[in-house]
Amino acid sequence: MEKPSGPDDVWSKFAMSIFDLNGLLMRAGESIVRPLGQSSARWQVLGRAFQPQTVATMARDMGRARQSVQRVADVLAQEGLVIYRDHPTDRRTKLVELTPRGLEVLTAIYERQLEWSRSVTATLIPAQLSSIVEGLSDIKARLEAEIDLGAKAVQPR
Amino acid sequence: MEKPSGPDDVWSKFAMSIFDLNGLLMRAGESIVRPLGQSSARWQVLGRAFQPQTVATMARDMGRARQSVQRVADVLAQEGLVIYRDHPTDRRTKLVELTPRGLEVLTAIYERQLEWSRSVTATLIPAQLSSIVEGLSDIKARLEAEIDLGAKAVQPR
DNA sequence: ATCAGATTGACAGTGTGCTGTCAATATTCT
DNA sequence: AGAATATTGACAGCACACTGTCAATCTGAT
Repeated sequence: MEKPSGPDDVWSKFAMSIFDLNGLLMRAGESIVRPLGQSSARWQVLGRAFQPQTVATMARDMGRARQSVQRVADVLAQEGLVIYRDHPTDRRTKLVELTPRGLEVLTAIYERQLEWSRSVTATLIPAQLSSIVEGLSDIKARLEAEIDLGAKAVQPR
Repeated sequence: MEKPSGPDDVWSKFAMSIFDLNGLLMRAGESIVRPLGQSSARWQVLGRAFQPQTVATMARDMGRARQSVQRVADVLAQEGLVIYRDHPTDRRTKLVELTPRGLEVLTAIYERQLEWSRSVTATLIPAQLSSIVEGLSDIKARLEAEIDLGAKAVQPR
């Protein structure tokens, strides 16, 4: 009767909750953005291009691989939502900048997102929500500490 | 000064927390499983194959596309961690079943996962954790309701 | 018993993420 | 100033998700 399909302690329940909610939020994001012919990945880049930046900077800020962002940015540039401008001092790289069309799209997304946010928040108690956010950030901190420990144990550079 | 890089209300903070934690948990999962030459996707399938099932059933339970699970299962079968057995009554499909080697791997994963779970839980207050889990499942329910509404509004089949 | 509709695996195509490597260019150290 | 090191974009390859389509098979209604 002991099936290793996963323990059902509180911690595992917590992890499941996070996975589920992540899925739901991702879906919500996609459905906000799909009618505008975009995707979450594109949205991220568009949003950051509001402040012209290099691809590498965006990637660092987003916590993704440089190459992933680069690919998305290239597509956006091809579609004319974004253009590459020469970097003033670094000849290797370029700045990703919104075009007028890109700004239009981003603004439309922003409005849809605001509306969704409002309609969801309407049924939620702000105080409860912030207490959860607080708890989550606490857990996040401990998890990060844990990961650092593990990294040290394996690769003590 | 109004940059549409994303609102900083409580709800957005919440979403960011979820995304971050999801990332951390996924990394943790991968690092549990990587030393055994596996991945989260494989782990999922292996875990379910403990109770022999159809690929389609697994996919439904996991909330993924049938085809995604099929691909992973095919690789696992090729590696000999899993085998396809004829289904007793349905000639279209087969049952995915753990091989002895598959069971070994799954057990090893299970042990590593337990250890990790213990070391993380050690620094957490169980009561606080369960209250968070409760809050999260509440939010999840509301989000799902919201999505159903949206689906109905757009595609009232 | 038949027939319409659902389910299933196979196949093909796409998007988004990762890793690793290379050459060009910046930056930092001595 | 010159050498070692880091950063950057380009390119290639892989993993894991999705979608859509097709033929075989199962299921349920008539």
